[in-house]
Amino acid sequence: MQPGSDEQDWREDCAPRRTMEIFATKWTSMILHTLHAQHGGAARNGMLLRSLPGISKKMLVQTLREMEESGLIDRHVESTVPPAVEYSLTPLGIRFVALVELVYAWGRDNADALDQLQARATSRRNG
Amino acid sequence: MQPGSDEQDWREDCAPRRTMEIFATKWTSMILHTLHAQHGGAARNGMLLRSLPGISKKMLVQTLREMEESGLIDRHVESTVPPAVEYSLTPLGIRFVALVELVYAWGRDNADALDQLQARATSRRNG
DNA sequence: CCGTATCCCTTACGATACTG
DNA sequence: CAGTATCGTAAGGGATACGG
Repeated sequence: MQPGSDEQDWREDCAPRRTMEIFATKWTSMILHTLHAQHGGAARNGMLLRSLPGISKKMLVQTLREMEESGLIDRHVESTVPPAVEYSLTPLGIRFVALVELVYAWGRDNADALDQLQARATSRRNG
Repeated sequence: MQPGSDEQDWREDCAPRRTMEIFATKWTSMILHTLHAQHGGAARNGMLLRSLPGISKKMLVQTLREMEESGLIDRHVESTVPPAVEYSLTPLGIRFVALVELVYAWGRDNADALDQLQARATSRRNG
């Protein structure tokens, strides 16, 4: 057997793999980051919609529901007219968002390298 | 304007968003982790196939090509019979895999919380 | 051993229109 | 303001069989 990684590292349904899958849903990390950047870690539906260029209402709501199901966020409804709904980070969400911030920072710090590679790839494709 | 996050945080095609997309491709992180765990950070095609439960040949090759394109790995062909191909981490890949290891460790450390949530979600669905 | 080519299915995602 | 319902497309991913 080799040193380090063996077949057990990525058993299907293991915790690390499920963690990776959280990143796999397009908008989850961006929503978490946005919540985290707000005072108190909470935000309204409309605010999120405005903060995430390109997201559709459908995907926002759908992703929020999945995140609630995953235990990353809480949903609080104020029964006023018109209704006010607030989403906030759970303790698990707060722990997870630390990871998101690391990825965000990594991207910022490595922007130059990423841009160069993209430029090379583009020019390669266009001859 | 609010403190912290504003609309500019997730401009489409910004570096952090492209970084997130690397995680979004199902097998990329697992491949990187496996390479990283090998001595010298390099591995053969067949070895990867055996180390990643559930991956298909098609997805392995396809993902490896995309990773090469993204500058995360290098591909080295030894022209023997039968041919031997080795994949290894680039400098960028090495920097990125640090992030992968953090996510992996986070999943391991939070396995209990994730399991509990999954159990609750399952029982909720089954009544 | 390594890689390619099909076929096919499921899911993710987005646009739009409508309700309390 | 928040959420639902529908429809349509594109991408992701798996099974299998074949070729250097």
